[in-house]
Amino acid sequence: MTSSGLRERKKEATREALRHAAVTLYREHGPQAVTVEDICAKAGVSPRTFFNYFETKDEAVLSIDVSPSTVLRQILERPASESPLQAVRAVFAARFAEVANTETFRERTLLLREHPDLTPRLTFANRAFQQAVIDGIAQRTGLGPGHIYVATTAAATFAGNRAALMCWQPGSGPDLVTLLHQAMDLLEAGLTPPPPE
Amino acid sequence: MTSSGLRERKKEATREALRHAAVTLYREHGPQAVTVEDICAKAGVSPRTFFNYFETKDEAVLSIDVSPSTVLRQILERPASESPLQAVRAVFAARFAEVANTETFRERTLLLREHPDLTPRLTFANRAFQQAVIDGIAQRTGLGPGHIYVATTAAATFAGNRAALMCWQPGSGPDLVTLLHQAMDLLEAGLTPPPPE
DNA sequence: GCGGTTTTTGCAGTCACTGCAAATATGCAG
DNA sequence: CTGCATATTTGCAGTGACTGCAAAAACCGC
Repeated sequence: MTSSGLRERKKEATREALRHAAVTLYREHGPQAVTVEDICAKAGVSPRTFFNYFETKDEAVLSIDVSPSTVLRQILERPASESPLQAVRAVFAARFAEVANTETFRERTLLLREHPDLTPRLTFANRAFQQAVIDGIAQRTGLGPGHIYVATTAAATFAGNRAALMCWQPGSGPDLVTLLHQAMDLLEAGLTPPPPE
Repeated sequence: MTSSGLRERKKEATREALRHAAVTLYREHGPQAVTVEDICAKAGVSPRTFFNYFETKDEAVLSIDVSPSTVLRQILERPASESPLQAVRAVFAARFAEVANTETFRERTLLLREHPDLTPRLTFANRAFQQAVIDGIAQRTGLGPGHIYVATTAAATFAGNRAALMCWQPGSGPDLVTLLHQAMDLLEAGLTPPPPE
């Protein structure tokens, strides 16, 4: 099924090696100072091969390994009683719970904090994923993907997602899923300001 | 001041010529197909000169000319009775009202719709602006810029902003300021789904 | 017109990224 | 085990964004 043997496994191994090498080097020297050649040297493949796996240098570091169609399906599978925001929240929370403790994900989050310039490139690397969320909300509501409600809600869920990521400090403070729920609670409450102390 | 005459005027002229050439060519052939050399040929300057004016090819098309400190001040000047979301909404609305009818802004919006890939680069080009909003919200609430409320609210206002832009169709349908208010109303209402027809 | 300053330009170089075709590795049928 | 079909890796050559540097040209005040 997933792996008809050696070929698939090897491919996944190289992909992971490239990811790991890229994240490590990015954190060590900063995104500017790392070349594709460096990454490949560390991962033990030819530079040309890098671009068989990723479209962009950044993608190795920033892309999430989730197929858009899976995300779409997960959103549609949530109970119809949930609002779009609640449905997406549940999907995001499940995803965060899965990856929050993985080494790569924690490293990536630290990298984003150290180099905020990467944030826009993160949203670019995950544009297919974001489109899936838009489609999911559109289908749940029966509205077109160009409707203001769909656009606003989708963008707001990304906002909550990013906010949780930016506030997260792996190792100390609230865990990532908690932060995501806090952010989503704020969105559901219309972003009412918190009481002053 | 803006004085010393010719030199300053000429500089502003080339900057504008480059901007105009870039936007025109982007719309005509698509971002991919336009080279810096093309833009410079049309603007009548050497390719090297382009990078004296802009750091990136895209910047000529996407950058907005608004100082972060102005935005911060405008946010802080809103009445204290307003929630952060309301204050930022007012500032954005004023800005949109100013530029919605300018040729360049309309062209740029159409470009963004035709080539959504540009969106992340837009947020990159305006990252200083976004930081100003974060600081403004932090100062209005007295919370640190790393607080989850600040992060979520700031990101949500960008979400509303982007949603309005993406839904806007210059020339037909609701105008940009109206769309912005619709998006912000949705955020204030906690993104409650609209009644099914 | 004449120095001092700013702006433009050419040049050489680095690096991300692409298409193409040869080399290599894998899967499988016989 | 062997040879064939297919998938993957690699080298190579090329495009184009972007940078630093130093010479040339334009501008400014005198």
